[in-house]
Amino acid sequence: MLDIELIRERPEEVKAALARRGIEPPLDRVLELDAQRRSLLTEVENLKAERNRASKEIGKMKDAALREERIAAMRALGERIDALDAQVRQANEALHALIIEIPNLPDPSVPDGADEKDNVVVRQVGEPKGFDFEPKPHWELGPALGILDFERGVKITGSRFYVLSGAGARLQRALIAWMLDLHQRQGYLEKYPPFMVRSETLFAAGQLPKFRDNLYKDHEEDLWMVPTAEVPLTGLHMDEILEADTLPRHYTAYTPCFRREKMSAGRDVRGIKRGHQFDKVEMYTFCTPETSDEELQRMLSHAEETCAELGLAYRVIELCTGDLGFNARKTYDLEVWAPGCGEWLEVSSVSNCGDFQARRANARYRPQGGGKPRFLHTLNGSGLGLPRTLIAVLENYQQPEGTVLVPEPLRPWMGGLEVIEPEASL
RNA sequence: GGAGAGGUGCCGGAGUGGACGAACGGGGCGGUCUCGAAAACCGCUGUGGUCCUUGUGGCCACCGUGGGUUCGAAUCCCACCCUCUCCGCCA
Repeated sequence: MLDIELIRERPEEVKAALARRGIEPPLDRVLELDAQRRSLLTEVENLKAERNRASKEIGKMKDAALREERIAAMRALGERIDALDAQVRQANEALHALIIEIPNLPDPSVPDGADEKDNVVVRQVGEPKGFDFEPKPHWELGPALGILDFERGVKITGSRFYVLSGAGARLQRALIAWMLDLHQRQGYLEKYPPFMVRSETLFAAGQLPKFRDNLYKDHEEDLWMVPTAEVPLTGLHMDEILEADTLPRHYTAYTPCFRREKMSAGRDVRGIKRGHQFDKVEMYTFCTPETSDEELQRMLSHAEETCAELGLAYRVIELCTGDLGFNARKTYDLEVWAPGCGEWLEVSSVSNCGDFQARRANARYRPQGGGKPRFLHTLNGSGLGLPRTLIAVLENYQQPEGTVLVPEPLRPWMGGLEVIEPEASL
């Protein structure tokens, strides 16, 4: 959520920044409602001050007749206050409804662009692996090895669901455990949050109301399945004021993620690249405004380390203004080469959200040496999205005969297993 | 799910219609005292909004949340949420 004060005081700057995203929100309407709201407030608060004064006097009055007269007068005043209060509420709601739909302002350093075609490749680390045979896509490798079962996933749940089996299931678990341990070494505190949250938490993280269509919701209660660990992690410090000397805070969490993927109906239906349920290990940072730029670079390097340790070639993409997510003011994507599918897979997305989410979450900190609380900055980054990392591992480590080597760092979590061979039975 | 108790400031805890933004105690911060510290004493110590003649300023709002009653609500009424205790059920 943008700062209404910023919009009020520097509307042209805000407008220009949003224009870089290629959008033109109704800022004039926002300003109009804001002015209206404030003038109504002044009016009604003056009346309330009058009422408060009069009520105090009435409490002390002895003369019954005078008292009755005064009370009658105040009754009329009360009605005017009620009417004005209703108008204030209306203006407030209208203003709020507009402002919560406006995305974050891009950081000045973000390259201009219309869509993903204008994203910038910052660097590439490692070369896509060469094969002296035709590498297979994971949707052939997996079922052949008996570690990936599409049919039964569809049978028990529906399209875009699958079952991992045997070494496949274990490989995924190994990746999760290994990543969590790695992030812990990188200085992140592990969290195990709820996988269901209240709408308030989704609002704080910027998922509601705009992305309602992409979320799964309980039909009886105000409980929603998390679309990413970013949501519960953002919620961690809702309505809190953290002491400056406890910052920055680095958290990591594993959660499954649930997404309807309505927007991408019919896209990536092959394989496990895009499902309604997937696992992810997330990194998250709460920090002061002064350090969020460097925190972003640090977090990016941590995500890169994850790819590098797995021996996967990757490239770092900086998103252009037109491709930036709703909450983000600057984002890097990490893409890993998948030789079977023949494409660069987005396995991570690392963003600095500035105070955008913190404002929605009312998450603040007390500056060093005291003073008024200020909004925190929040950053999030995938420690790597699981199915896609799994794809990359399977496709990059496949052998001519169809087996798959287990990357060195994962072996301790695989009971020392070095090669995934066909499972005896599904 | 049933029965009961309860949600007040950083913490504990008073407050059942007007003098309560909130007693009292603790904590924290500042000061006095001291070579220094402790003790003692004194003072300060919430958040948001809004207005202006930007100040150790005025006003408004906030006592779980949302409604209601009233000239006036922390206090009365209704609904909901949460916590605790006991019972039941259950991984």
